[in-house]
Amino acid sequence: MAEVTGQATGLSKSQLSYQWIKARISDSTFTPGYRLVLGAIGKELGVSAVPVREAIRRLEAEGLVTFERNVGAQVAMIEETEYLYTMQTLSVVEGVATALSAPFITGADIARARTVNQEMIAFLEDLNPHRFTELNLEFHSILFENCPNPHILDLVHRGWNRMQVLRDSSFSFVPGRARESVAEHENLLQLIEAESPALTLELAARAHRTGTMDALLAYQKSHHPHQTPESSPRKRS
Amino acid sequence: MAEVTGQATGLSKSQLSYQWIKARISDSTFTPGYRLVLGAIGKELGVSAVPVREAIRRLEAEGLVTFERNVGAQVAMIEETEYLYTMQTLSVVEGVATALSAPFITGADIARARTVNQEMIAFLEDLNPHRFTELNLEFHSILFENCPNPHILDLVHRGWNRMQVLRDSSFSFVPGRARESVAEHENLLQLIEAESPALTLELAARAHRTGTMDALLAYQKSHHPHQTPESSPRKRS
DNA sequence: GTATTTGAAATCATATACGATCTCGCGGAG
DNA sequence: CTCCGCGAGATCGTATATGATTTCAAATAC
Repeated sequence: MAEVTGQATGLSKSQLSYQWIKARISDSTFTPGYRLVLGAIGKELGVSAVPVREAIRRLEAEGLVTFERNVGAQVAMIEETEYLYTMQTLSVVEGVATALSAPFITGADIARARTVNQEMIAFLEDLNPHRFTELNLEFHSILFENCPNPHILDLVHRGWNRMQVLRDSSFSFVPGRARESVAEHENLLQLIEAESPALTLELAARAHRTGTMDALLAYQKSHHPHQTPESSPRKRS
Repeated sequence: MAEVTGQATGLSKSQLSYQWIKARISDSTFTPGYRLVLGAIGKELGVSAVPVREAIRRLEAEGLVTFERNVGAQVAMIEETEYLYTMQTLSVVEGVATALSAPFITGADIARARTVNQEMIAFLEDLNPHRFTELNLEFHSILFENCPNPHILDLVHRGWNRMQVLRDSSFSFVPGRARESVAEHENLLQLIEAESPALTLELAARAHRTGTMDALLAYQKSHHPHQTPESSPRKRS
């Protein structure tokens, strides 16, 4: 019997909802403050509200969405302190991830990473922030993909997801930081090649993130003193 | 109108289920491998399966429960590698948490912590593992409660929760480790009092956890070479 | 004109119902 | 005796329905 019962994808509807919403947040269709209405999303996806609710709860656990009882969910609005917390945590886990991965990184990996970094350098004069950020992610992914501790890798990914919510604040917008960043990348590669002590590498990687954070904070402070995004109101008939 | 509609507690049913299950895991009513059946738990709590499901999903996200589609949930069985991952992550976040908290720790905090540690020392001769573990938690809680970064504090708590699932492997069972541990505690307190550099403190705190991990692993390896807990079967009529 | 009340719409929260899927024991074939 | 297929029961997954709660704006009082 080749009768497909409607579960051909093998993907549960809650999983589907989860990925759909996450994608919308990633590509900025749903910007911070956007109200996520269970029924509306369910209708759009052709599922009921229950699986959508579950998906939103998962996104809440990951810090991408805030959820208030009897009120609803909205894409997380990360204000400055929250941003600082995330970046600080990220600096720590990225540092450890880099140090733990190092012994497993091959010469080929280094070469790949260096190629990516070269491409970033090529962008320095004529900056394409979106592509630059993408390359930056790719660079660090190469460094991390060998991390032997999946929990730490997971924490890194969670941090990145949260960062993605505010991708417009991407560091590549901060003048001068991009140039510093690629230099630090090369430094990291050399430390790995030299088989530097784990702690040296960890602190270098941590400082790399911390430097980005400080630069971004200083920049934001001087340009957008007090930006409070409006929360979208409830729809009325 | 003093008509209470049945929501007097202000606790949603999914939240209630979450806390109830978590408590059962903590006090070892539900041991690793225990099957969590949505309907059965719901009936016991007087709620339907939907909120129970949501609660279980949250516990899954925290790593306390595993959930398989169309099969069900059971309390996570943490085998050695998984245990190592958790401990390693915990050592990192506890290290950072300690270092970040230090500047905010008062003399009174130190005194409290030292009292707790004294009580632990008193237990050294006549070891009560359960109480010892409790005191250990209290000691570190005092050190962490001033942590300015709630994300990192949250990671510490998650790690502790996971450790609690396998509390029988508590470090206080490892001969000699308890004595080492309280000595390290005193050392940490002195580092804080001396206002040591953040990195010094961080690494000391990290080593404290790492030492526990290593001792426990060595001990387990020599005593329980291959312990595979049985998964409880589905109930039949 | 401003503050307060009030009611209807929107939305969340969960119980119930039902279909889908997995598990496990039983019985027959080899 | 062992292996395989099958079917009943258990359980999950989600649609639907309904109650509870919040929000918003218009109407009212001052």
